[in-house]
Amino acid sequence: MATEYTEHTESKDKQPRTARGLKTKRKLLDAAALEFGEKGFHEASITGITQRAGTALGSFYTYFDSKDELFSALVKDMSARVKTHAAGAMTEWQDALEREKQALEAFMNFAREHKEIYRIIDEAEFVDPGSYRSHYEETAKRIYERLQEGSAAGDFRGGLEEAHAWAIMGMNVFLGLRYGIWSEEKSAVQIAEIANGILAKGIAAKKGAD
Amino acid sequence: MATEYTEHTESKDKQPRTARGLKTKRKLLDAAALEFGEKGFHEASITGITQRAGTALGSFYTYFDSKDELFSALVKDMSARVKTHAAGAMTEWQDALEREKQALEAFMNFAREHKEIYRIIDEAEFVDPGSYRSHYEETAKRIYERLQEGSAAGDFRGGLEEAHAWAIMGMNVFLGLRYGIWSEEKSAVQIAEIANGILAKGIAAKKGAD
DNA sequence: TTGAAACATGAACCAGTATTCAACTTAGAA
DNA sequence: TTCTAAGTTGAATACTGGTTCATGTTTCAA
Repeated sequence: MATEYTEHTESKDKQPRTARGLKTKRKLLDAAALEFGEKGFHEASITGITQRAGTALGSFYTYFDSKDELFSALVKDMSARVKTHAAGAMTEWQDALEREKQALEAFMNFAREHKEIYRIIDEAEFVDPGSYRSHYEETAKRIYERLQEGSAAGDFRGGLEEAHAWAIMGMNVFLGLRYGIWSEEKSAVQIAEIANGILAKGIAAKKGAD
Repeated sequence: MATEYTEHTESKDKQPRTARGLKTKRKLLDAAALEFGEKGFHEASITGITQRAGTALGSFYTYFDSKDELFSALVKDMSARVKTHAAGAMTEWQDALEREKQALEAFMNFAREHKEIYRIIDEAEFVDPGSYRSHYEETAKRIYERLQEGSAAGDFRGGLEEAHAWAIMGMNVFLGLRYGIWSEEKSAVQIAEIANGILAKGIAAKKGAD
């Protein structure tokens, strides 16, 4: 339940110094993720967050400077969590194409289990554009690296650029939204296979030549 | 400059009844598109809109019931404009694959010329979720129809589902964001070709067999 | 020309809510 | 046990910005 949140760049003097403080801060963070995920940034209120967390209104400001700062912290944290989860989901691989399938499947499942995360990251486009951009730029970079590895391994054709990574990321994100968040009418595997089918003959090196 | 806005479902008694009124309303709509596009829904203010439009604050409420209603109207309008533009961009075609390339190229160019449109539609996810969803569902449906036509024409393979349309749409949207809105380091054609390369061997029917 | 409907104006109002703060409680080291 | 720093509390504050409205101006049909 209580999730792990890594510290980022909050003002130094707000760190809890006690087990009790740490616990309270964590409660606030978890409550905030729920509140923001459910209502969006502007509909969400500090009152709502502290109520969910079961703390007093004032306690919020013991650990955070402002609503915005909290949101930023949350975005960076969720971005990191997505990254970590994705990384863990595909340690072993022999075929680069297969690896992409696994990546999407893992992403779909993660999205379904943490719908609030995607809402928060998406809203960052307006509340904290810098973090939003970083999130997708870094994600694209990771995909791009996989593409290069795949090329080197002979699984993907050459000439793949950053734009290919963005295209794949876009595919994944929209499939995640449509079939992960909005409805679950298809299984994660089904969706991953469809997307993989698109990649299969477009990105995979031609069977015989080259 | 002054753009065309179609009426939708505003409260009936707010329609301008005069040339003067119509002009004022149009000024407000154009100003609002700018203001929302630049600052986002919540940072945008009615004052800001009326100032840009060069009208008095009160005039806003002569034509709109609220900030939300205006935003909704705007989203529906921009959604319609994207649709119209896209439709007009690919009347003639012989190869379905080629048609997709043209569609993306047109989309990229349109995005570059109307950056505010995409910001507004994106923010609708939080301000007016219904419109947001409709926008993408309808867009996906249109793509899906093109896929079916393409299959029928023998340009695309069979077995293409709605999910394929969503994947393509995701690709296009993210490429539009990255290479249309955020930077223009690559030409629309280049991007369209990259995306089309992905589709080419994944969606196109195999050259010899089948 | 004229009068009523349409339109324009912006100061005033008001609600919601982020943030502050001074008084109070708890933790845990010495 | 004691004392101080850390943490808690929620009423009061402050402020933003959407919305109203009473008054003044323009339009245009008759």
